[in-house]
Amino acid sequence: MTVISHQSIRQALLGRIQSGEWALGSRIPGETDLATEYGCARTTVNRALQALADEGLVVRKRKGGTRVCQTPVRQAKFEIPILREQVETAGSNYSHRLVCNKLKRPPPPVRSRLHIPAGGKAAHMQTIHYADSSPFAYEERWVNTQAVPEILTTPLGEISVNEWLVKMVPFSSGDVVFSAVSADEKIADALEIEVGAAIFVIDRTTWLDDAFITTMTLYYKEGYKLYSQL
Amino acid sequence: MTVISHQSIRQALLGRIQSGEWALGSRIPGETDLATEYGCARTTVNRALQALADEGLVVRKRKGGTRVCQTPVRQAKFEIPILREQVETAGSNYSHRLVCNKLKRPPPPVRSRLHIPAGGKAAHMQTIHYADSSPFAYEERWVNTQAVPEILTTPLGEISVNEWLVKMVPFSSGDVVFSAVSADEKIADALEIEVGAAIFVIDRTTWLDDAFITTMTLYYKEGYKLYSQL
DNA sequence: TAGTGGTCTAGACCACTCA
DNA sequence: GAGTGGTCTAGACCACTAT
Repeated sequence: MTVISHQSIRQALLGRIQSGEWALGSRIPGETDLATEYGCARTTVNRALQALADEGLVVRKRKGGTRVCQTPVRQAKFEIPILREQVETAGSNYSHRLVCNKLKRPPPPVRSRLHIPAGGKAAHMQTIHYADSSPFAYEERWVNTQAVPEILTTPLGEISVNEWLVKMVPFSSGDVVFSAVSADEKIADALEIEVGAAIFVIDRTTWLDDAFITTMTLYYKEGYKLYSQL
Repeated sequence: MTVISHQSIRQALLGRIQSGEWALGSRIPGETDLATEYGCARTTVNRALQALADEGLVVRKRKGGTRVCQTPVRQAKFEIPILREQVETAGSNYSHRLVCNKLKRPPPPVRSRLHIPAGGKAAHMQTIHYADSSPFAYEERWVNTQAVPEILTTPLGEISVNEWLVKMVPFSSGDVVFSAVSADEKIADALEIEVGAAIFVIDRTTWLDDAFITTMTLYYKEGYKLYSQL
């Protein structure tokens, strides 16, 4: 007896799509028909189809039926790297050094991103992250002290800003921007590399509900690569 | 009367996690209890919890119960950019130019990635993608002609390799690597920029089932940024 | 307006895994 | 061994939308 599960049905449907039995953009049978065909409850077919829809392989519309997606949306996922883990899984010792920690007026682009009123201040930190004793990444961060006043009284020598924020503000959302820049003197200094080296940059802004928490720019040592999967 | 749905329950549970009512790592009530509490079927609670598990906010184990995730996995998703769409949504005209299209022996790293036997050949293409009349990205690609022999008889002047592959090999998987490099002479030439500029690079290998299809390196014009969300 | 997916229920059995 | 999540079923009603 064949096992009938939503996973096996998903697989079967996927096969019929990949084989071309159901062409791109064409309408596939309704849930009821498929349930009869596979000898299972409609709910089970529904789950399988929902999974395919989540993956962007089919589009479903009430009354319109289910169609194979014209241009399969290719989504890649990746985990936001946590520096300490990144370094330690590579077999090195992680450490960090807080270079600067001042309360001052952020430049306009930062101010608007954190929704800080004109003339307001924010905490500015610069941190160098080390793998063993060589610089691995350089972090420049602004924290909205109105949203996270506790940051002012935390001894940031012991725990990195990075980790503190993850611990204290665990469930937040945000956006991420990747880019490449040439190392200017400040970055080159911090990472102990030459000016002009191509640097991989992650720019990240984080907020909790409507409160803007922090914006950070992370400059990785040259040669860094970020892996992901389709 | 309150609407009871798996979405509303998901939201309610999320709130209890975010508010700290359920601490990080702590065990939360079982499905049956929550079903009683919210006055719905266990199935409904199950769906809500599965959603939270998919998002990486809770971890579920049989007999072990459901626990709030210690280190909320921060996953970012992004859509793999399709060059034509990228350019056209920016309001520019897309075009491309196939600079090179030869069958030759790939260098060892490419050979091993595509699983091509020693001494075997593969199709090598170089394409420049334009936004209006200025270069936008430079693409270097190797295609495994054993897996996709049709590529040899396709007029690649009309349709870009990029699009052809998406159309012909729609349902494949792959991996993606992001990095930054300094433009060498070849890249600088193609993108009409200066040698040494910091270039954002996407490296992508694609396969269908067990057949390795293609590996591609895409060099974006300096200043390019890739946006994503948490 | 009729057809299709979206979702809830109540009950059942199974599979895993912790103690 | 027992408790918890994983999943299937059969039936029902609802919501959207293409025609």
